[in-house]
Amino acid sequence: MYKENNLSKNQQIIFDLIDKSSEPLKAYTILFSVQKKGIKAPPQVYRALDKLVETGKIHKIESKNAFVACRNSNCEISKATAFSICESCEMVDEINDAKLTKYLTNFSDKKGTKYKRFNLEFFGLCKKCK
Amino acid sequence: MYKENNLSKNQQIIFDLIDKSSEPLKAYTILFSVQKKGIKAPPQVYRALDKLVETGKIHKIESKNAFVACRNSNCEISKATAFSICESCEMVDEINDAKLTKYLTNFSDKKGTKYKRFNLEFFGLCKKCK
DNA sequence: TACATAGTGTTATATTATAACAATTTTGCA
DNA sequence: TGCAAAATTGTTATAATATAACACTATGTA
Repeated sequence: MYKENNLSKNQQIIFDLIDKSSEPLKAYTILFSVQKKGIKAPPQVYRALDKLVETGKIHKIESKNAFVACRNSNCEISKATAFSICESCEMVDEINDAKLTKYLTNFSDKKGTKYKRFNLEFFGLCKKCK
Repeated sequence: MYKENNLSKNQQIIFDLIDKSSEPLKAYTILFSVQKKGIKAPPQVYRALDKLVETGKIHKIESKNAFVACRNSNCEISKATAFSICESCEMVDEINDAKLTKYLTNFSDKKGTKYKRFNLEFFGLCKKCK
């Protein structure tokens, strides 16, 4: 059953929910939503979320402790993520900007260190809220 | 008492602790450390942390739920923050790079939207751990 | 002085996340 | 095929992070 799409049952249920959502979902919101499907306890949710993050199917918005589906085939298993977050309506969009990704992927600090992964969160007002 | 340095008693105690620390401190670590100074309950800690973040004296490392003192006079009340985080020893450094700040401050997305604030976290291995 | 604003102390509770253990399912490969 | 390793699941309990709500005190400013 797993092989067809490489997601397990719980992972698929939780991914579908996040993927259909227009806004970031929190772990306990997910838990309440999937209880009717037999996922009853936090560890079941967190384990699926961990795996989905690990495989790049979803991202965690750290400043909100919430999860969004990946909309960006270029972010290569979550190594290079950027989001815009509306401070008014809380909407989150994944930013897919090749230049930005390149700039940050190649960034090296004053000691010459490069980093293999980054997460960038922009805050402001979305079009609607402006 | 407040006027001299514009931090209140609890704010000063908690700022001093974070400022002296070589690593990010978590709220409950702070709480345990300052109980001998009379700060006994979580809201006292969180209120001081909120204020210190708001005024740019400290920053929250979102991926770690921990706090560091600001080492960068240029980050203008936390509007533009960047950190490097070692995945091995957990060390965090604030990045102060004028070019990077300029690049991200001026960044506009595909819809032409600019953002008034950002937070960037780089992950990798620090010099010691490499 | 007197008023508004900011800060404090306190109890209780909400929210987010993991530990630990037993069982089952899937997968790779001998 | 069939067996062991790896991944996933189910479950209970609890740890860790954060806020609500309320009464009170200190500070700054007109």
